[in-house]
Amino acid sequence: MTSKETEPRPDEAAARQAYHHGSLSGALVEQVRKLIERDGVADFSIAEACKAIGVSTAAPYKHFADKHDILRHVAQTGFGDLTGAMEQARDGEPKDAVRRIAGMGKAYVTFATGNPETFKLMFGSTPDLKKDDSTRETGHRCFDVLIEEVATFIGADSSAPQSRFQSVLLWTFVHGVASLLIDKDYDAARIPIDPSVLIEEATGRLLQEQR
Amino acid sequence: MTSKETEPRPDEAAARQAYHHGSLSGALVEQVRKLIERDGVADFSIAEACKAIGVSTAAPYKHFADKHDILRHVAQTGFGDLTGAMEQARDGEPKDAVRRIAGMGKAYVTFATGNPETFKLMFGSTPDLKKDDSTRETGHRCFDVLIEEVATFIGADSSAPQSRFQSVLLWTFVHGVASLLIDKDYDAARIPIDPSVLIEEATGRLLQEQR
DNA sequence: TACCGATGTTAGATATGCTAACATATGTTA
DNA sequence: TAACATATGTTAGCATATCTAACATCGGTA
Repeated sequence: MTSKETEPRPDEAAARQAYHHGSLSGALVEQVRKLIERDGVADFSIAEACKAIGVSTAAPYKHFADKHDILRHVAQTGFGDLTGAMEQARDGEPKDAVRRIAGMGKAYVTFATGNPETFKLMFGSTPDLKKDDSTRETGHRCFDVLIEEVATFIGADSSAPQSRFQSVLLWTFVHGVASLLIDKDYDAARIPIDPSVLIEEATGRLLQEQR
Repeated sequence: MTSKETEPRPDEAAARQAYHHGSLSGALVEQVRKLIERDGVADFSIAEACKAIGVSTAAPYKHFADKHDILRHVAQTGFGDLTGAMEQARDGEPKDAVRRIAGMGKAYVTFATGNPETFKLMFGSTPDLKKDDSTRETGHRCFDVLIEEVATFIGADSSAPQSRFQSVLLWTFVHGVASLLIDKDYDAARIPIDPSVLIEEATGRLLQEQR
């Protein structure tokens, strides 16, 4: 019990790691997210995540109900990261609403290409993460960041249907860019794709009302 | 050559089923597609597909290399169906190019909502179906159907970058609609979503050149 | 007819999700 | 300090999955 072969850290931490991990649930979610990015949601295994962390394959079930429950927590951390990235992008742009909106779109796509499998997990429907209230609310908050900016642009209230419809148009396009990019489907177009150009062009056209 | 090995008559099929299934590879792809729609790509098992068809769990490996190989064939049949649906929708509209384009977009979304898991498999990146040349080409052909119509609308050649860029804008939006619909993500908007309205509105705005 | 390749079968190796029973560490309370 | 309760680990094991190996059978062809 005096030996600590893992790391010459504070004695208490090392002593805890002799038997208790200390913060397994957080470490597991983090490790699973890494494995998902490497193997995809369909092919990763929590057994391998356990091996990497150094606990038995039964340990996770003291913290999570099942595999889907772990994925649910991975998705939730993802939504937190995405919302943060969008807010940061918005605040980094000048006070021009159109540029702010386009900037948030780019941040959305950057997150998607940087965390493709997590992104697909977050917005996918299997396993059904939407049943979890807190996960769903975290997702809604993400959309609200866009609505606010759109509302100030068209001079309407955030809760006005007009604001929401306009936001849906923009979100839909940006989500399409993200999806087709991370799945490498733009190959079919056989022209080089610059996401920024795409977003700026579409933002300009979609914010125009036709009649 | 006079015989019909593709589809044996009922009595012949029954006789063959004593030992040989007759057309296991086709039946397996069909059954797997059903199970994928029920359970999702991540959770289905080919073992269950075997049970439903009535063969041992080892039988598929006389026809396919592995699980991913089966999924590759499922995706290919999906691309065939999608291309057919788009062509049919195009031919069902009057000769107005804008309406034809919007019609193809609606067919795209209808296919997605009708075969959500197959759709996700087709456009997803895990397992990597794009490495298979014939599957990739089948996907490209699907995009070409759109390009042709867009090219006639803007009066350019199908191979012109302008035609392709314009098509990418439209495809991106429609793909976004399909993805967000089948994953039930429009809940975040908290307004009722009519895909047709979305597509018609966006098609109109995106086909407009701004400057 | 006799062979041979295509297409099945059974048995089994390995991996995974998850449960049950048990062990250890930590914190509270007498 | 001693003892208990709870949280969090462990090992053992069950059920099921993918895929391989060795063997069996069918159907076509020399």
